[in-house]
Amino acid sequence: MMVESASETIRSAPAGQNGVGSISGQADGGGGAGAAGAGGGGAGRDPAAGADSNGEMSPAELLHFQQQQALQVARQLLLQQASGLSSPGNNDSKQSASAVQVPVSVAMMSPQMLTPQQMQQILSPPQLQALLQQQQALMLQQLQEYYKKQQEQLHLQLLTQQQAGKQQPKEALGNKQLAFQQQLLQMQQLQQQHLLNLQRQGLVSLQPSQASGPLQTLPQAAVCPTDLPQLWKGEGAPGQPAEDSVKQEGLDLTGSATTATSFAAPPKVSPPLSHHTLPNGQPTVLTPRRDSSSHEETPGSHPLYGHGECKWPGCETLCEDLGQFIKHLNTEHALDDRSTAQCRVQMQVVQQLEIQLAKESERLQAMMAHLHMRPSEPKPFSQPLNPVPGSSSFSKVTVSAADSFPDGLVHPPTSAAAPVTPLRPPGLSSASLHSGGPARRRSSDKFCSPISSELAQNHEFYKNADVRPPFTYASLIRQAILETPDRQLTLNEIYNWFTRMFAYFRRNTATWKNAVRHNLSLHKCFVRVENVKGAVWTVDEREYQKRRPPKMTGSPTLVKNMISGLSYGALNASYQAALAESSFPLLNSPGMLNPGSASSLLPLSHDEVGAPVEPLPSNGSSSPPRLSPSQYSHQVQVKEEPAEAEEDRRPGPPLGPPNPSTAGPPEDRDLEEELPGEELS
DNA sequence: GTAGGAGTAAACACAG
DNA sequence: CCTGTGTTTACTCCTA
Repeated sequence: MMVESASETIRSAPAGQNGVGSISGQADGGGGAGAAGAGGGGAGRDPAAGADSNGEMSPAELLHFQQQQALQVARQLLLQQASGLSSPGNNDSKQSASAVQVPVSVAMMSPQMLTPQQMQQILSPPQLQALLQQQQALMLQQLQEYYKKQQEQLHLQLLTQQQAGKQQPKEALGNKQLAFQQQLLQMQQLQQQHLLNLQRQGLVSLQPSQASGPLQTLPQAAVCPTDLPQLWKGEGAPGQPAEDSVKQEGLDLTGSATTATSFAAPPKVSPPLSHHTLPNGQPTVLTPRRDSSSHEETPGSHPLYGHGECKWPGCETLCEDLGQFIKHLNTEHALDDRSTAQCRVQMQVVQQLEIQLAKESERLQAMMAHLHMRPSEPKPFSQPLNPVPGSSSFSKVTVSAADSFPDGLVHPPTSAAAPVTPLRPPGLSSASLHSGGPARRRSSDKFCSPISSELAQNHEFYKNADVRPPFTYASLIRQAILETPDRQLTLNEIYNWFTRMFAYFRRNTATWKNAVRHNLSLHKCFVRVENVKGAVWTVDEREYQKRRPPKMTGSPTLVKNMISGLSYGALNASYQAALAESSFPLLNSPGMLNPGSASSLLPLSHDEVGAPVEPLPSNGSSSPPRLSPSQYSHQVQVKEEPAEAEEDRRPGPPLGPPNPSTAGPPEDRDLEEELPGEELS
């Protein structure tokens, strides 16, 4: 809930308003969040206060309080599992949730308050990855600190209780001890599971050598998803009857602790866990003398602290010094609903990005293979990545905490061994990645048809990933309309198409719907036609094609950079040119299927044949002397002919009666099946 | 530096 | 009155 409200505030700051907008948005978000944090945070993370006020609270209250905390954490875990661990494939069920959350985190995860798209587009994959890792690591750190806090609290309470118990009937003491022990165990379990979840999602790579500080106290790499059941089974899951837990845990705290320990690490290996035992027999396995700061190898700095302000996503609180910042961190960013949600959201973001990266990597591989190229730098691209978000594959793409954490600096993968896999998103072909601004510089426009191929290719991706499609509203609207048999849609149908096709458009409805309407009204290419069923919108291809000659978007410089990043030398001039011009999508997309391409040039007979036919001429004209449009189109089309021919025809009958026979783009099938109106908003 | 495309926000009108 | 639909204007950002 809290998350949503927070997201709402941030959402109100449109992605487009990079400067003022996002800032104010952030401020709002921060403010709101801050307020929420202050209010809810008090309840959420005030365990410390709870501990402090030990003397004032009755044991029962304390217990209740602790239980609530445990429940809260458990709830978060469940939520996380439900939303974070589900594969993209079944995202639909949680789209509303993720759609709402992701953007928030994305927005927050950028230190510079960049919008998600900006982040994606501005940062190079390695940077992006590194940044993500850093963010994740930080979040993790927070969580871990919180866990430790709670554990210590529990210990404290136990101690307190024991002391108090000296003057109490033994029976009562025993019960209370039991309760606390249960709590303790629960906390341990929750902590472990939580981290397990994180690990499963590739957020944490619990490599012994990398696990620093808090991580060491957590289940070592030995923990695998399959351990989960055991954990719950063998250690009295929260859901189990208390008796069971009690039975299992008994009064033997050490035993319990051992259980936890053994769970945490392979019996034999028994890493250097600080498995202390308090005088009272309390295990402290999970409370390794507050070395939470062990991350901070550089005293005076903190990954979340920079330029005098808190870098926590969405928070820009000014802190004079590190001490103040730490204080702020502990008070404002403890593990509460919000922080947890942010973390969870972050995971999803990471997941999506990883999927994207993986896919794009494959694409690149294929491209290079096709061109008989060989990555000059075998590192990132040569790493076969399983795009399938399957938990297993994902956990492989884990974040090397050590890589991005220790010094709080981002360490772009520099060696082939780098666990990071800076790859590119699939749907976000470079165009979207590099094209500046959040929503600006859509590639589609230049390649109106590629949009369909892009969509066809990454249909699933866009459908599930909360990533803004790299297409302009106009091109999207056009696409939506053209995809229908009769080439006409009501406004609401257009809306539905948007929400159906893009997870991104399942949120912020007011904004993008307004934009859609705005575009419909603004562009002459969209014609409103009174129809039986009311007003419908159609596309005037001529007008559409007439629009300003597509400029060379896709951020040439970035494209260039990317190219240079590869085995540039291997690229021949024309290929480079093509790359630079097309900004990728064309190359690997099933087709440059553009109205301007060969086939379309003939029958289409656009009056603009020589004019800025979106895809083609644009390419040729906007770029240096290289392939003539025809050459280019031909070259690229050669193998894509079929797909292209299919789509090329679309623009053909401009405004004319729909031609269902030809209007059968790949996506159509898929789309038609879908029930319109699953709109979430 | 400027022009134009694009995205966003907002105000307004109108119809159901 | 509310909501959805359309239109329009203003502003900002970005690229050529």
